[in-house]
Amino acid sequence: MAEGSGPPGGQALLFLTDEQLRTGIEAMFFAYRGFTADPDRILAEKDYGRAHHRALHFIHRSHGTTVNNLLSILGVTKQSLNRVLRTLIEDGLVESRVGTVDKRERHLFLTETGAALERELSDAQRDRMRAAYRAAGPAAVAGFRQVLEAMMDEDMRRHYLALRDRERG
Amino acid sequence: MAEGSGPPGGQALLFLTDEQLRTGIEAMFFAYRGFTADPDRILAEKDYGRAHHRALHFIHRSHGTTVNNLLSILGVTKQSLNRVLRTLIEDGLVESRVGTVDKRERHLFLTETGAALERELSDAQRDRMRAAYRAAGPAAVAGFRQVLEAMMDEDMRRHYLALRDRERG
DNA sequence: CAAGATACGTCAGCCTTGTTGACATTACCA
DNA sequence: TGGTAATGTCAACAAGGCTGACGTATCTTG
Repeated sequence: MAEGSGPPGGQALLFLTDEQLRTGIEAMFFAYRGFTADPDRILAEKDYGRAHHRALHFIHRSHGTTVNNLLSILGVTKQSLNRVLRTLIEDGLVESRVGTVDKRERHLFLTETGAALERELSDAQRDRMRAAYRAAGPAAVAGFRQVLEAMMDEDMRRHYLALRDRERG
Repeated sequence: MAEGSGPPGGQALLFLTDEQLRTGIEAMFFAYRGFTADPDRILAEKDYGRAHHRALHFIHRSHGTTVNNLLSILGVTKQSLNRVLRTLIEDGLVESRVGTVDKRERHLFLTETGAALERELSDAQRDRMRAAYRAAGPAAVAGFRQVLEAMMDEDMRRHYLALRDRERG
């Protein structure tokens, strides 16, 4: 599949060789470590983990989301999420309000302290992201997002697009 | 930092707004799930985990690498790597040969069975990667890699570039 | 050559975060 | 009113990180 009697397209499809794909895989691996490194350092100091960060992020992003919706965004079991959510609520970072239209539902909100931690974490993560974006330039950023979007599972893409389309920019 | 009395550059730096950066963060999160989903399914059947996949991948990529080098690529402790490596060796997927020039070192190689599993895993992962690359096109792929490279920690980038520059394509 | 450093393996224990299975409560809905 | 849905919780388990400590070869250097 790689060299030699190449596929129709030849030079034009060079970015699809196994070598190129493998390098892309490694880029994802190494970049993801960088992506999580800064928030991880902050979280470690405060005895929280990456799971707490994810919950804070998406609750911030969707004020008043329900537990079920959060579960489906995060793609974990409710037992797993609950463990994290419980500590966040106990520690006063997240507030859970009974639904008004459907009282079985709980709507999740960040408290002031929760919002402060979320901001600290996402500031750190955005700083790196901003540096990377700036270094690569707008055209590269557009490509970056196109490839990532194409890489998602269908379900995740639905969630992603719903969030993405809130962008005002 | 976002709208209003914008920074110098205005429209030209729109891709650096907090909203855009946040969406990039979410893209990384959702895409990484897709990125690992296919190999994870295969691994689950065979009672291996993502950690085994990573070891197989990098041993394949650098035949005869030493344990120390692998440690520094993976960025985990030797105890953590050893647990994984031990099972791979016991199961006959990896071979560990005493170094010839420095007998303290162990050089790691995939056996035929190890190479077969590595191929199965990376085929699955590459299939998704290929589909994403094809959907996005060569320009997007170039941008994708630029941003990821800029996102890495310095140490990881060194490892990445060393591997990347083996590309023959 | 002796002493220290290096490469590796391993034991033990701990943590986070994922899983399954089971069960209870409350609330909606047909 | 009975079934289903949304949530919370208990228990047990596994993967894969971590630290700390120790042992054994094997280099390397004074």
